[in-house]
Amino acid sequence: MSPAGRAGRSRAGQGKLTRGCRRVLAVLEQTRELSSAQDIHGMLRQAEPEAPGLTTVYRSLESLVGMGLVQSVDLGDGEKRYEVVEPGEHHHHLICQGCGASVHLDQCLVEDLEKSIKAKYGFEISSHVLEVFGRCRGCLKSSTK
Amino acid sequence: MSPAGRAGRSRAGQGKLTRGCRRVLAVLEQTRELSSAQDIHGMLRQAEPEAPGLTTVYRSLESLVGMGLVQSVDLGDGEKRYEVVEPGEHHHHLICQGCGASVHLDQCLVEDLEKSIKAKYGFEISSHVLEVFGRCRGCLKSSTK
DNA sequence: CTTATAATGAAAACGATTTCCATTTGAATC
DNA sequence: GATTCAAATGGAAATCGTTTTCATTATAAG
Repeated sequence: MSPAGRAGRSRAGQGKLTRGCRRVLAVLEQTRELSSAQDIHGMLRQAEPEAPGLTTVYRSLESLVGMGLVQSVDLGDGEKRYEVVEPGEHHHHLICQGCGASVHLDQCLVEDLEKSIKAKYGFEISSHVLEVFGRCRGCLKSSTK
Repeated sequence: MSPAGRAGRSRAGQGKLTRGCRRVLAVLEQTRELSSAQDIHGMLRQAEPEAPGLTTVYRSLESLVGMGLVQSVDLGDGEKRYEVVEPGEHHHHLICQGCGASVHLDQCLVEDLEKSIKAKYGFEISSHVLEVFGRCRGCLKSSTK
């Protein structure tokens, strides 16, 4: 029911993490890539058959997102991805349709506009989704070659 | 597999529309609101039991999006919405989490940046997704009151 | 009219995510 | 250490929007 999840200034990480949360966070910190819940579960189980179940992974991700330690990214293919972020921060991506690589945008286009949107539309922003698709430098080169 | 769908400059509408496409388009043009495939199907069937089936609605939407007559909008709740657009155009929304209303943004923040992103990251944009969530003027008032 | 092709429909299949519910874990207390 | 209760966990079943499958009709040529 919650529309989406991406925005700044949350109450960042504190409180103790459950076992599941710690395991999930560990995977995301190592990987440093956009990973789906099932990816994460797979990696955990591969390393150890007794690792947290899929349900726990989903629940852990939900908590971590709520705590602002992880952000979820919707690439529009029906499978959400997750990645660690600076507590309470967020960022957007340039996603290459050639190789799948994703580059972080170093600034948020939307935050800059919060005030002007409030002034113009009377609309108060609480979150937003922004992802950009295209071709990265490398893939542009190889297709020209 | 296709990441998402939102971007400008497509080859706009030509070619003849199938029966299904015409019916779907008619609904969207009357409604002028974000509607899901199932919404559209429901409205069609309500008006006429012999109306196109759900499968055809999905296929028609796919075609219409491809032709640039309709854009799909992902609100992150697992159900895509659709709306008519100026052929080949697109736009983004401010979506109120209070009343569900959506306001069109009158300009695309991302297009303006295509050149600078190309210059800075070497990344060539082909499409993007941008939706903003929050509270509209009306809902802000009533919650203060 | 005959024929090849695209469009359509209903039902089954899919697949990520949720929900159920019984079991285990952990911390607080006795 | 034993007891207790709530939170965490796991596996299987259920959800649900969307896709596939496949057999049936329009549609357009020839």
